[in-house]
Amino acid sequence: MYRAIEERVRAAIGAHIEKAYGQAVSVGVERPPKLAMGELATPVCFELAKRLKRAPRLIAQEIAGSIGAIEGVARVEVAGGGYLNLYLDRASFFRSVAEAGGLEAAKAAPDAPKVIVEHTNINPNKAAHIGHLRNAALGDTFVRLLRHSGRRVEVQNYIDNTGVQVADVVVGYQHLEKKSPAEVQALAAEPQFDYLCWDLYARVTQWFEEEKTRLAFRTETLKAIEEGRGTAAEIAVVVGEAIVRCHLRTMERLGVEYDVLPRESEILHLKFWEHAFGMLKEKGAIQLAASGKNAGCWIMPLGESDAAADEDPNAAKIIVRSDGTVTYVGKDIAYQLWKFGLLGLDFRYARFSKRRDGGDVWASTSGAGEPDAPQFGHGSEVYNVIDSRQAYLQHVVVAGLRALGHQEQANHSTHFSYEMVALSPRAAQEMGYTLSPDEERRAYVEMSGRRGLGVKADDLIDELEEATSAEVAERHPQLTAEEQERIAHAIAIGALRYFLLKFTRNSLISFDFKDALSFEGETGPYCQYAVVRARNIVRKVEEQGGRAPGTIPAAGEWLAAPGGDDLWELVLLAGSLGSAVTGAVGAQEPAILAKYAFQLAQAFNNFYHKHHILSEEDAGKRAFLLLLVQAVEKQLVTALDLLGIEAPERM
RNA sequence: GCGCCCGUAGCUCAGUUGGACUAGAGCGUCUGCCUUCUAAGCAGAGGGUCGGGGGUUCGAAUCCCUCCGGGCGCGCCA
Repeated sequence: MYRAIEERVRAAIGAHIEKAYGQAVSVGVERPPKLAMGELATPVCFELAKRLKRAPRLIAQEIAGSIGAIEGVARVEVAGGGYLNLYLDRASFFRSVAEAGGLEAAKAAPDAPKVIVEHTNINPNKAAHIGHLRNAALGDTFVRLLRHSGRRVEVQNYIDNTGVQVADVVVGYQHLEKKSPAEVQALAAEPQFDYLCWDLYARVTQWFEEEKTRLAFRTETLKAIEEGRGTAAEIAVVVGEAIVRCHLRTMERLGVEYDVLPRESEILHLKFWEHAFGMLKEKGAIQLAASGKNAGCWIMPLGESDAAADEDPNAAKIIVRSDGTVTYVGKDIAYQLWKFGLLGLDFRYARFSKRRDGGDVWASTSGAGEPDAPQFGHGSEVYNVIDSRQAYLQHVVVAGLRALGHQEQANHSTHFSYEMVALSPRAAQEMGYTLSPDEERRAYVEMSGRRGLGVKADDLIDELEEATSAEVAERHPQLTAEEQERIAHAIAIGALRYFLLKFTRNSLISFDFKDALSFEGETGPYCQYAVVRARNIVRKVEEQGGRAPGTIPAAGEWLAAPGGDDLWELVLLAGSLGSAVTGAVGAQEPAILAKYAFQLAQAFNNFYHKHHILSEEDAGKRAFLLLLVQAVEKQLVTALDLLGIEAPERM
């Protein structure tokens, strides 16, 4: 398909130039703006012209005349000031797209180097909101892309079950609600426990603000939780575990799943930090500041000059406070070391829950652990899916690896960064929040768990499902309620995941209900609808006893015929899925694939209106069109599947 | 103050390892198309000083400089 030909062209032209001109150049290949200019082009002769001090067009003509045959390429032409334009062999391309089947997933060897992707990471003290959904959708889609590309991937969802956020909810239950651990346990069994905590967390924050001395409760609770003693710790365990289960349920609705849940509590109990601390001290990666404002702290110098650490706040990062306690980033360094198998310590694991495919989700445990647990960690490449606000801390973590001499692992530590999801002022007002005059003037309002300001993930999914099921019920009254529900769910998730993925990572999403609840235009349902239409055609043909033949000898003629360009463009696009996948993986940008899926759906809808297959008189052409429909359907389904979007049978 | 990101059509965004023509899409607006494979669709119209200004180049929305506007980060919080 397209990607293979692209590679072939790159190699062939590169080798030819090397041989004929003795120049090693990297051959850039691009898609010309118009089909009349071919399907592939390279401006390489411009670069060559500079080196050889000759006219680019003349060089291009020489190359076009002498390059010889390239498999899959029908002819080479010179255009413009010196472009080499390549025209593909349409018949053979069609064969590779339609007759040989669609893009298959590559298979990872069981002992292949492992890629670790960490995503979701929601503090287990409240319901998930749409910002968390963006994280999960990006991470999950990237995982799908990597796996499809033949990489062995482990998905980690880190659980900070001993942090301030959990502590605050514990304070709420103990001091505001006056609940015993048993009572909290009973509440935790409620299906919407995460919603209860969402409200409680906001109330506790308010309660602290009313009287600052109450913050002592937080400090005390946090300490108790870290040390695992008393009722506070007991309540923290109940809250943490129950909320994680809520989050897993929410994420399962979106088709997002995990392999392992490493938890902060085990990082503490197994003394990961103390071990990392020893390593950092031994290698001189951190230093004890003897004087200045950081006196008594262990600091990590950052950047080139560590002399001015006292003036420039960016020159060094405090890792251990003067009271001997470790900062968050210190624990993160230990965790990152563990991911690469560099810490020399390991977790034990227990089964936590089941995935939909029947597999187990494991969590770290302070108990004995189960003997048949797989080995987690020991990755060769790590992606941390975290929003861009954490860029500085991620930078410190990598600097820590470097300071310990792990250059290789530092180079393979990637902050998979993305901009936050905020609320448009309109969305915030629709939800009944009162904004300050300052906030009303802004383009968007940042969500805040502390303020209880945000769109809860389950609320949005519920709303989407409500909207879609009403429509499905109207369109398909003959289907059972169960079938209707399944379709409505698929469309709702299609709309949501597409919405979260269509923006490039560093575009801030200013969330608006109208956009998120749209099913028309550049949306998931638009793409799903194209698949449904393709399937309807195939189904009708089959009902009439027909089916597409495996091969179309005359395909080349139909594609070359007058009006064949439109068909050819659809074939070309369908054959370009591999390029979209490679591009999305290379740029770590799922939006590239989302865009591709939309374009393919759009091209198909266009084709759908121009060519009526069931009424096509020419049996040969009908067979050709039918095979094309099937090829497009298959590629589009693959693209959507990689985006985590299921195409329903009807809609 | 330092660092990172952003500024493209009324709105939301693609396009930015420099490339070819009238700079694209969706939404919204206006006009058409359902007795034809489901109109969650299609066709058409209108809409842009690619924030401003310099520079590099055969060629700049894309690279460099500078200015303007906006966001985020820079804690002995996580």
